[in-house]
Amino acid sequence: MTQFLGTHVNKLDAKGRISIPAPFRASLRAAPGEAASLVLRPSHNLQCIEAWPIAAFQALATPLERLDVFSEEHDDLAATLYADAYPLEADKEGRIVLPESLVAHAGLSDTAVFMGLGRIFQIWEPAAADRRRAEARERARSRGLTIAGASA
Amino acid sequence: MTQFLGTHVNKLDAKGRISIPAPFRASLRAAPGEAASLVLRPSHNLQCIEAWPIAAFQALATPLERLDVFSEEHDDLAATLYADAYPLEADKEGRIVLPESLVAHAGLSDTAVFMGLGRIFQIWEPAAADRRRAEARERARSRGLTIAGASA
DNA sequence: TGGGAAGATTTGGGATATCATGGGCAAATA
DNA sequence: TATTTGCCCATGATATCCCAAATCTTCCCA
Repeated sequence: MTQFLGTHVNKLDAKGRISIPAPFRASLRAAPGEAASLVLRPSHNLQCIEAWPIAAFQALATPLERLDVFSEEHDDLAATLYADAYPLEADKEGRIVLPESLVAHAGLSDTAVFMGLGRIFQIWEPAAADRRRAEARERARSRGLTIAGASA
Repeated sequence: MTQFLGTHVNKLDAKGRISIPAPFRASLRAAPGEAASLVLRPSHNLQCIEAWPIAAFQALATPLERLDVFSEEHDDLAATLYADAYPLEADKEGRIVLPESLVAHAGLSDTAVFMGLGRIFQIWEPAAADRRRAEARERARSRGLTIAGASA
């Protein structure tokens, strides 16, 4: 599986479009028959936009199918998962337009940072991205970062 | 399967018509031979209108077929499902006219929010929609339905 | 090792199609 | 005849498509 790695900075143009960093594009080609290639949603606990390749998003949603359609649980989860999600495709140049509500959630103005997180990536306001990375690094360290197989 | 994703805001005009958001229209093309493409019903426990594509609604009704037609259970279920349901079609522009009773149930005035929930969507009064989303998120979280990959 | 050159990539902007919305007209209703 | 309902067209706003300029990378060769 292709992965999203690294950090890239791009600009929003006057029309609200932004290029997806070229290294990320490979992973988001729409499956034949599918309309969208990417699903964007506001992160639950962070001030950023989460970008899911369509396949990963569908996998994310599978737990739903096991629930009774009329249950409160199903309704809550569906609302949480779907109501804020926006499927979209890139234009021929590999650009997307970010829905207004997501731009607001992430506090974006004219520059955005794409942060690779393996199977998904995030879109951040630049300063927030810096803070976030410093914080993540710090927390990982204090927790005694140990990744199986990775030796210092 | 096409899914209803995202949230869209549209207006009711003087005649009580409202456009179905374009992204939702694809999923409600009537099957050839079918009259209606969409079934509306008041939500059981929420102050909103539920919109079912005809196919999904039929699937919803399948449990009925396993019940004895003369049983109380059948009657109750059938009444719940069908009595308040309105089948309707969109006009050439993709608009529908909301039945009065549903407008009342959802407390709509001149603006309505379409909330995608995967296989169905809901129609809300804007402020109520906001409250609902916050509540759903909160309840999903407290129930411990953490979404894989979506946190930290 | 440095300078170009060729190819990608990002960014800009104009033309075009789509969409939301408003209003008119005619058939249906009462 | 007054009122409503459904059907159709008109319009402005918006988003999408397409072409092209400006940057940035990479690679090659002197």
